[in-house]
Amino acid sequence: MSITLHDVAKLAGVSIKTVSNVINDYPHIRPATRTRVLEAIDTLGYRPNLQARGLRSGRTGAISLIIPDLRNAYFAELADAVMTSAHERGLYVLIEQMGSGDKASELAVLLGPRMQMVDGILYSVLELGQEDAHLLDIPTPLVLLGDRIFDGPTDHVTMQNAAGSRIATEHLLSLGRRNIVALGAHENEVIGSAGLRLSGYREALDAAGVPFRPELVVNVGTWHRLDGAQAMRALLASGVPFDGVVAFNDALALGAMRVVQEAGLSVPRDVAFIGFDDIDETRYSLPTLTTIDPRQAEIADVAVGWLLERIAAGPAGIAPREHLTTPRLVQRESTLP
Amino acid sequence: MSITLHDVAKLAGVSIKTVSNVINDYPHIRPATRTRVLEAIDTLGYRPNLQARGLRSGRTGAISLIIPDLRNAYFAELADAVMTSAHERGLYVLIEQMGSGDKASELAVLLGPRMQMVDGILYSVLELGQEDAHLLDIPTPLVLLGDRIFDGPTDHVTMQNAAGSRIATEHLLSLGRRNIVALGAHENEVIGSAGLRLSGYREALDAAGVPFRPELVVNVGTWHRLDGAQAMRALLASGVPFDGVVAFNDALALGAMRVVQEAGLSVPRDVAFIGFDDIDETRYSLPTLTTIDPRQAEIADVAVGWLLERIAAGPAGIAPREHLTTPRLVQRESTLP
DNA sequence: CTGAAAGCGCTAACAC
DNA sequence: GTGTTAGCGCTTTCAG
Repeated sequence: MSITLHDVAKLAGVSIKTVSNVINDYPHIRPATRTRVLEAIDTLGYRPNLQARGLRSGRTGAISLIIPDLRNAYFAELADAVMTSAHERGLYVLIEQMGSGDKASELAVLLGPRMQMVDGILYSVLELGQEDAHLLDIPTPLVLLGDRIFDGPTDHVTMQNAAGSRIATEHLLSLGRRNIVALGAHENEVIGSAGLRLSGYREALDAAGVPFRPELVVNVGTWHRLDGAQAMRALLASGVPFDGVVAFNDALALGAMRVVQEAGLSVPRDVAFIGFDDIDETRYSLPTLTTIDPRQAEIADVAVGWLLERIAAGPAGIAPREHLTTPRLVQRESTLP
Repeated sequence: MSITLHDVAKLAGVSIKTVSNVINDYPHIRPATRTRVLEAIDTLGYRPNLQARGLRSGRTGAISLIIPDLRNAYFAELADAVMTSAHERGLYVLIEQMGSGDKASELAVLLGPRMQMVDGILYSVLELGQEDAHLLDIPTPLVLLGDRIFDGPTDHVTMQNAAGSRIATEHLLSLGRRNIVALGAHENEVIGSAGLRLSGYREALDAAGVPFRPELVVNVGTWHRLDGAQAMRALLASGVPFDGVVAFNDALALGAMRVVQEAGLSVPRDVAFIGFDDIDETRYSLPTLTTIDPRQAEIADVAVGWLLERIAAGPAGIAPREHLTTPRLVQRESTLP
């Protein structure tokens, strides 16, 4: 059996309460006592039992991060950013993947028994939409990430999507490109990354007086490299001419960029490319990929901070807040003049 | 406050023990009672408190996966594979990143209080070496991944590294390449992925009667895209001629391949490339990257299975075992004849 | 400033 | 088949 408070107390010649006080940095302890306890802890190699602590105090010191899929570099990097930010604040992070399932299984993850083991949840919404916002009115402190739910019952942290997409499109326009593909649209979507990014694309075209042409909008359900590659093959086969691509994430851009070059076209000469997310891979692709930096570290930092505030606030709660980061253009080779 | 066993018991008109029995699938329960209890659970929305269960039973239903870094695609994919395998067996996975720290902090993670919250640990060794094997003789069930420690005090699951590297090198030799770079070596390393892969490279050269030339061995400390790119720039600047590259992981290969092409060389015509790991990105790079598939799913599956056996065995323990997967060549464009 | 007692929600023994 | 009891290791309340 492992060492308990009692063992430490016995060795230090105090009660378990005093040991507990020392561990929890209770201020009013005589220095001599504290030293004695600390020494006892050290010699015994005592480690608090987190389960017992959690059971008694109701707090676990852990938060949960619910994301679609770790194989997606954006989310792996987000997980790392959240962990870094949480560790700085003394919190542990449990990562939960929901896969690309349906709404029901996504909710099951959110409400599952594991969520009892955490003080709060960071939830990157995938399947749920605005109409499901009321389902998120749960007792556990919750902060939303992603772009599916706005004006929900709790805090929300994401990037200014439309602005990002507008910057991206304007960048291609500034290079003189006029036949710009929007890659990654979701039909009829208004809210959600795809919908918001498409609207930013349109804004930029409108502002530049370039007519919007539906045949340049390419719908793609999921946003993996494979999807980008397949969509680009179809587009090339269709014969629609284009000289620029705004892809709604980097993976799509990378998949599509490969296919374009495979077809003998030159990037950026024949087709300029820009993505979203600024994943590490974009610094090493051939050519390197211009992209929109969503400020992931800032997102992670604000989200963790707000979640902590919600945890501290308790049942009293906090009125929903929204933080939108300002995206930044990262120019690389795929849009060289 | 949340719903407890007592609430369920009261509603179902039974004792809490009976409810507990139903939840834990205790066999001898009258079907009528079981139904009644199940209904009560359902109407109340009861969820067992995992902390209390863990405290009482000593088991948590979770295992921990300790990896260097989620930003590394190999480990992100490994984490996913382990989670999948663990979930199938009803286990939850806590991911712990150790970063690229020193031995001390790596050990701190391994022995830290969080490790109390899990029934067992899957540990992908990074800094520790053979000489530290005795430190791993800890009470918590442990299974080792990676190539730093062999013949340790517990189970070990990895790939046949030397064989994989030999296959890779033989593949380049079979294309007629004779000036093959080994990219990613660690000076003086014998055990460890780098050491083992270098020895497989030498074996292949020896078997083919091709002389080993030290100037073709490129040392690289860490194995990210950036490292591969930098090393390749230096190699090109050095003027040493080469027509093939065996990179010790895919990230190195991708970084280096980009630089080679940037320099105006053609892949695979001028330089053929092969990597290790078979990460998803290798299917979409330009050109797609030939690589060695380490059988990650098998590694994850065996590791989780063995860990479960160790957990089940309890203090009695199990004699250390070793499972080495058989790597597989995945040929893609970077080594087309 | 420190101690004693209670109990968080659950499961493991052992009654019945 | 089902109920009773005890206690996992800790924090909380309340005395002193």
